[in-house]
Amino acid sequence: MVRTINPHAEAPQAPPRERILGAARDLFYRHGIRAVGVDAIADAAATNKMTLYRHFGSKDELIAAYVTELAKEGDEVWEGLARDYPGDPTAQLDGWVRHCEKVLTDGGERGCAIANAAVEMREIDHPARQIIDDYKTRKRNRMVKLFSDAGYAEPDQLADELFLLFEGARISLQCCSSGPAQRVVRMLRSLLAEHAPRPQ
Amino acid sequence: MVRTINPHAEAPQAPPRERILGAARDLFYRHGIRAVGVDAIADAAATNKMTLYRHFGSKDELIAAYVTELAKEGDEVWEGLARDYPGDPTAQLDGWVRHCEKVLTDGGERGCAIANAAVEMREIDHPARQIIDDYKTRKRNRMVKLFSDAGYAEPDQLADELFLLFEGARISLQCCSSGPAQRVVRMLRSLLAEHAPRPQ
DNA sequence: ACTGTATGTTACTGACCGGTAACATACGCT
DNA sequence: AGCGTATGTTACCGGTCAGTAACATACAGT
Repeated sequence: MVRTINPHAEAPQAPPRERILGAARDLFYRHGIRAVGVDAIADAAATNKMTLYRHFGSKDELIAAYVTELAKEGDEVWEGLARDYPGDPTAQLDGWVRHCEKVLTDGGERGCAIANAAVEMREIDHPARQIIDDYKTRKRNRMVKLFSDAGYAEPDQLADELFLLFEGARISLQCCSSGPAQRVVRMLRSLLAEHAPRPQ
Repeated sequence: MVRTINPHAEAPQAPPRERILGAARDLFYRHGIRAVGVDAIADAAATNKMTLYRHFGSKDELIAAYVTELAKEGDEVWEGLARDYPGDPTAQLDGWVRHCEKVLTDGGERGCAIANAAVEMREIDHPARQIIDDYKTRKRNRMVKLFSDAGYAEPDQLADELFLLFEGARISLQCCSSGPAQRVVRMLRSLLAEHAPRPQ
């Protein structure tokens, strides 16, 4: 059936909640969470402040939803790897390195949105903090399990090293103008080879 | 001569400008730059908003002074190394690794203040941005020169790697609750050994 | 004592921002 | 047609915040 909603309007297409979250995501990432007001988000979403507050009870709730979405996408990367290479942790590991490579090269030039959010939302009782912390530990556990499944010794130490290296690189890239992204990928691969489970 | 200023007051001792910068430094680092108002800074400095605005024309100027101070202290680390071990780049390099170790272990648990400032002050025309960018490139140049002087091959690549590793670790530490600080130092040393100028 | 300078105090402005109320409109469904 | 629901519109409240004005105080040097 033909779409009968707003046949003359050019904007909406997607329901307002998605548009608001999309606008928030864009503005939060580009200008920072604290630097963006709810009016600006409503405007960018081609809607208004009232509908924004009907979907999200407060700006803090919107921030939490924003961070939740980011974390969900991060989780989906890992679930996608497990889906694409079931029972093959080595292939999953390789896929993860390739994913890191992609993020580091053509990822946004403003660093990791989740890490940025963690820097901006310092209040320990802010709803976003718990989401961020949970995501980080989930990610670490996934890495440890992956290394463990792939037969690496001391998987938790390796996870810490690679976590710091990749996560840190994303942050530093926004200050350090040169392009050491490829270098980080080489370091990741080198670290993995160094601790390879079955020395050739 | 005896101090005749405010014999009954317990607070001042230091001139107000220093107190203001000190308070700003503490509050900016703990709660974030955008989250702290000028009144709070004046209060914490045991002074008032007027004298704050007499010393710093605006909050942005105060932020710039704050970042300038951070950058100056960062520079002093390198100048101290050059002063303590003149003409001995290898000793300087060792001193720098020890400095990294100290920062990573008992440094603040909120990451690098300069990197946090870079995340919060996204506007390209903000006075703090230029200061931050200049500092980062200065630091990178110092690292490249140090590796070059110490005889390492490909000093710029090595500088990128260590820069990302150390800088990234500081950031990630505030999310990743476990203590992989020691691990990062081991990685630094391992990377340096790997590219050692004179293989044993 | 006189004067200039740095600081403290109070009160204020104007803008912005998060959040809400009240009403109007458009649409889907039966 | 009639109704409920989701959305749009306007106007507003209250608080916070950056920044300023005007005046009062304290001190240093002479």
